[in-house]
Amino acid sequence: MAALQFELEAGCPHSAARAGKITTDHGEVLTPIFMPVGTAGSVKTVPQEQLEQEVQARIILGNTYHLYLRPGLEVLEGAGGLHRFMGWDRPILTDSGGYQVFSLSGTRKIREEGVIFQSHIDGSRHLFSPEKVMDIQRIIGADIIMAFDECPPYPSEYAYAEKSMHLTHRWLDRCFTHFNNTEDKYGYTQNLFPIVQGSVFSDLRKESCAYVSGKEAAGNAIGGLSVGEPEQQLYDICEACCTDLPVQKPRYLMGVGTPWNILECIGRGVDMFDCVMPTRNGRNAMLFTSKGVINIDNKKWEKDYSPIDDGIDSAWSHYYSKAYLRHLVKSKEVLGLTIASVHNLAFYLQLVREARAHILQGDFVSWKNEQVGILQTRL
RNA sequence: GGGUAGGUAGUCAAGUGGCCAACGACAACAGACUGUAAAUCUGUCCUCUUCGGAGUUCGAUGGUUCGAAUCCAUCCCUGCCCA
Repeated sequence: MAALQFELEAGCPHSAARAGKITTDHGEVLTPIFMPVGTAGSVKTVPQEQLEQEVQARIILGNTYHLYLRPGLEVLEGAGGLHRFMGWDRPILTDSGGYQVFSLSGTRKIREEGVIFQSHIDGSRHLFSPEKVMDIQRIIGADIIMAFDECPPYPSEYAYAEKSMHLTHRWLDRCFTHFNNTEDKYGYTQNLFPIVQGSVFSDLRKESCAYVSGKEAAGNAIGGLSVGEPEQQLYDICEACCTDLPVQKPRYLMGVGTPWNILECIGRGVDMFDCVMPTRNGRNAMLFTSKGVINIDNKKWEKDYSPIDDGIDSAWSHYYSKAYLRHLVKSKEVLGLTIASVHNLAFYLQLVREARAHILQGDFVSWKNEQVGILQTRL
């Protein structure tokens, strides 16, 4: 059993895009990769079987905060970790709860020690410290675990962003110390990724990248983006961070994004992505297809009996028609949620596979530039 | 035939003299959603609009009144009960 390895296979002549291979004790992941979000131990509405077969997911996310509250650590530990609990033997990455510091801002207090959360389920109070979050992620047993950070909102004042970043850095030290003082629980190796913060301020981002790089972690993450800033700013900061983070380690851009965001950021050197968009927006009737974006709820699809997307290498995407999926969505049939989610995820995974193929064959940039236009089209 | 309850916008359904173009729900139509408190949320939803308003509505017709979806008369229709 060994720590995560990252092998760079190819770069790209006209961009920072690269193709690589991550090796974990639960198998290999070819990059660039998109990781479906399975917050509470489930990629919402999608069975593990479809995740493997139709979606071809290689690695998925879980969330520390949600799994800690429910089912709780006893259940997870009793199961032998999240992989066994949910029946998924490919890699898993857990987010630390840092994002919940941001999204549950109404029910938490940030202190030097950590964050006092109020459970969104029953209102009970819990302290999340860097040490506690490491312990929880040890028990959940993800292959990649994330440092506990604060994700500041957009917009943030410079002074706040700076203060927040430094807190995240101090927490990062504590995360690594505690992580290194604790052991893998289930016989395979866990890897801790630090997270760059600094809001939209380039000097803060630079400082944060340097701090994070100093940890010489198996991989590095860029956090605090796609929280409302303009797209160009996302790209610019992403580019700057990729420049300042180690070349030989995978770069993970947290929470991004739309298909075109992903292509643009692959072009800037990102290797790993995750986002709720394919699943959440799918459940809310938004489909990403090889020809553009569809709101399947719209009347225009009522009698469109053509496949959801025959350009996608997923049986479900050509087996079911737009008209049928629209009917399911309008009727609130639960199958509609699953079909939409499976399709969107299959689309995202195919997108990153194609990006990889174009990086390897050397024409990524021209392909990307064409795709970015097509994918944003509103059908 | 007699009695009785009722007929309100696509549907259900409030309103029973002015604060009513008319509560609410549903349906319909459109939008939002980026490390998931989201199978959620928002908007529109009689017609026209230069978004300030303007014009037609509450089974039909006639009437009372400064003013009616709301009161009165007649008629039409529906449910239930009795013959």
